Amino acid sequence: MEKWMLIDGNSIANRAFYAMPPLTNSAGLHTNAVYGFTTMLLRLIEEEKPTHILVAFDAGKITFRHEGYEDYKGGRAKTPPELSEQFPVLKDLLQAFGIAQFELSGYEADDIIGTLTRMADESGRETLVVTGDKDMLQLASEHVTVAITRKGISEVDRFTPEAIGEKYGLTPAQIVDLKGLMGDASDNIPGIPGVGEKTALKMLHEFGSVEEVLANTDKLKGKMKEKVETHKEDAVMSKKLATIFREVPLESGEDEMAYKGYDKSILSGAFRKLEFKSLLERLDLTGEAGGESEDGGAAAQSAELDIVLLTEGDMSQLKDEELASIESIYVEAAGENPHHAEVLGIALAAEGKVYVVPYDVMVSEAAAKLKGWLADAEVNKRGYDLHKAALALSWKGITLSGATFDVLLAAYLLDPTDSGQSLNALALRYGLPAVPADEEVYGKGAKFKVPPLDQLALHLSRKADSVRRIARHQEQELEKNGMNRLYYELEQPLSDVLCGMEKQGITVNAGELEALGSELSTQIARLMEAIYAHAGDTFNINSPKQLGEVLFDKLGLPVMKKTKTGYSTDADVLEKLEPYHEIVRLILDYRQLAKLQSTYVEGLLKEIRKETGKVHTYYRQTIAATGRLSSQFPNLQNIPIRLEEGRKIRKAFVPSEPGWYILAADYSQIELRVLAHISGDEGLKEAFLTDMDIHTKTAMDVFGVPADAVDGNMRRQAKAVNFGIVYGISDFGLSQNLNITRKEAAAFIEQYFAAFKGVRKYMDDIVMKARQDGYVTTLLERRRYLPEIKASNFNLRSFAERTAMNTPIQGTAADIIKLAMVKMDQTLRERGLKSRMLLQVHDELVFEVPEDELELMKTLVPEVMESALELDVPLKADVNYGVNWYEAK
DNA sequence: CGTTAAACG
DNA sequence: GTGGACGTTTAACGT
Repeated sequence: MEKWMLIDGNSIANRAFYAMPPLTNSAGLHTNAVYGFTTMLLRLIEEEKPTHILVAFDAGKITFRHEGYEDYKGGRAKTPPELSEQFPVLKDLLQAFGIAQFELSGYEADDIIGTLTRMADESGRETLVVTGDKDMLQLASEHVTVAITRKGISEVDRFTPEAIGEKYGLTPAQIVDLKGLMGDASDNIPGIPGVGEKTALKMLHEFGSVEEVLANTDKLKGKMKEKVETHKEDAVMSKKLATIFREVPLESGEDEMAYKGYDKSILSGAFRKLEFKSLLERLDLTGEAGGESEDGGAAAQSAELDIVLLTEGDMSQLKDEELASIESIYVEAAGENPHHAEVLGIALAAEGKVYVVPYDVMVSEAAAKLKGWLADAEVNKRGYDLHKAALALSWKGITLSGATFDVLLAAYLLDPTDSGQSLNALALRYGLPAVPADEEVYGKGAKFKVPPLDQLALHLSRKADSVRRIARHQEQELEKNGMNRLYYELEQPLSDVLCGMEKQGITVNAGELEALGSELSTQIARLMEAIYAHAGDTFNINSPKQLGEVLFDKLGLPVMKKTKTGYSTDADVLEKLEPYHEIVRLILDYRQLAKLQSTYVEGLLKEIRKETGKVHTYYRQTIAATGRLSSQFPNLQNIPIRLEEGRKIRKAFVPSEPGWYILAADYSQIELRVLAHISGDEGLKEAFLTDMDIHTKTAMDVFGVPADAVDGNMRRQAKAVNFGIVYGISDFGLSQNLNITRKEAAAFIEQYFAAFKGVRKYMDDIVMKARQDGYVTTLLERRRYLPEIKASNFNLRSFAERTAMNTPIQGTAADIIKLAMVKMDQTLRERGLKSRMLLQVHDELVFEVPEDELELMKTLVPEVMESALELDVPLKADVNYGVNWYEAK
């Protein structure tokens, strides 16, 4: 049997655009709408198995509706260029799929679809209409089902006439009456002002149609009667505008719309161009050749590379002149964790010539000269991810110094949120030859295999050459963006400092952790037993799904919040449920202890190096959008501290030498001090200049009371307001945090802004600046782009606005502690101190210190931290020490 | 491999 | 009236 699927192309592309995060391929082409459209299309084809498919588009020009009403669609915001550039791409892709598309000048997509559904009704063929536009519900009939996208585009609601009756109490034909009364802001259909969905439905249930409502205005009362009578004509016209024209002269025949499936090779070519990797895999197209040879360019280019693969025997070929001509290097360190990475080899690129040294040769006697060159800090080196390279090499006994330019680090500064930071993505961005993906050369996961030497050499050569060419572009871009100091004086030197800290590692006392672990095991077992007793059965407490069934289905506790897959059982919800049932407290305790056991006892034990008893984290300098560091393998930036049970984990972090101490120094209120500086707010500045307790000060101003009238609860609320301010405040967020109503939260915020007028001005100004420039910056000119600040989607736009407020604050704080780290490293060196900097936790630095340096370090560390950058308010760092990290409080 | 929850600043 | 706090990583579950 035939089954037709008619898709409203413009509507779905629009929905997809606003539902998907911004996505670009490495050529900078936006692809999110196309991607969203495609995933939806694939799902629908699979689910519906249509015999015919048509995608209808609006034909850009004026539609005949303008003849009646000048403003039709006039109120709609212009299509953003990021979306319009995707329409041609989408149309090409549909062609690759073998799917028919129509557009007809003078008509919109819904007119075309309306006409085809009329024909479907006449011939009785089953049809599914897919759109994001509720207007189209008017087309539903015995044979025609209308699918409306929900929650972005991830799901659709299917509407038959029965479903429409259930939901609205209307027939499909009455949908136009509904629009006639309530209007539609997005289509600039006026309707009757003040009449929304609720009122319109009420009137239609009573009278049946716009005409009948207008004929019976005497039965309405008060304001509503007045409004309806004065806007009679609007209602009639609105209804006309909302009515889909179903007599479009269509010439194309049914054959064109028949869907016969796609050609694998054509589609894989199209997906490759768009870099839809996940879709290639999903459709199992990875093995397909692709419509056009996109490898051709790279192959042609690499043919021009003169590759010299060096063996032990001919390492002597590497003369001083050759080394002096090297412009870039590429070190292949395989594996995610550089502390355990395999080094496959190194490529050294000069203009037009690349030397490749496989790992075996690198570690041989014959490579002494090369190793000397790599270790020479006076020799400037450009590379890709030299931080990882240097760390991986250091474990192999090879020193890499003299890094002066790293294209990964530069790419991060140029756009910290860009996801495409592979060498290939960077190469394509600057119009350079493509670099094949590592996955293609080595395979992935268990299938990882080092290819024959000549293939390896080619791959490393391409990379090294690519680095050389990318660097030239980036050097100019950094200069243009005013980021030279940020790059050359902060981030690049910091990279070395981080390597040192990572290689040094921190000692973790395994015995201490194991003792803690067995205590936890006992308590967890006890809790499990008690939980099962209350539940009347055993189940997996770690499964939110099973837990939800027990709490809400079996025990009948009230549902407070839902996730997209079921009941929410997070701590927030459980805390509200605590009064209802004893089991809830037990689950909260279980969760807490289970986290400690799995992540911090077992997880940390696995990371301890047997030989040294140390853990070596890997700080990543190119991940966080704000400029912060992140920490991995293990993450040492989230070791428990807030609750005593967890805080005990810190007892296991000890100095690596007997008699030494752990010393920790943290910035006090660095983010609010930064805010005081960049907003210039006089009250906030004054508070820090006189070293007041900032939360008490905030409470005084927000509640309008003197210092001695501020109680604990007021200070707690003020503290939450301060957090909110830093995060880019919203009344909803604050209300959630404080468990108060939105109104109350809004009142707090208003009070805050009335007291700190400079802060309000900063918040307004920075959002405006972001809209103008498209990005925000920190004090050191770190940049973050916020394209969504102009989105018409409320969610996306609001998020961007909060980010605009938060990033300069969080980012400047990150700048400051990074400055302190570089200075601290330098100071320790210059003074010949034995103390070592081990960890950074966003606003805290952790050291291990010999007894005889303790007194000095107690003053030196805060001094360096406080003088890292001069602001209009003082920076303050508190210092503590002890025999382990727990005691350094 | 995506979702949920929990740990940190 | 919408639907949300900012930035991360790890572990476990279940499709």
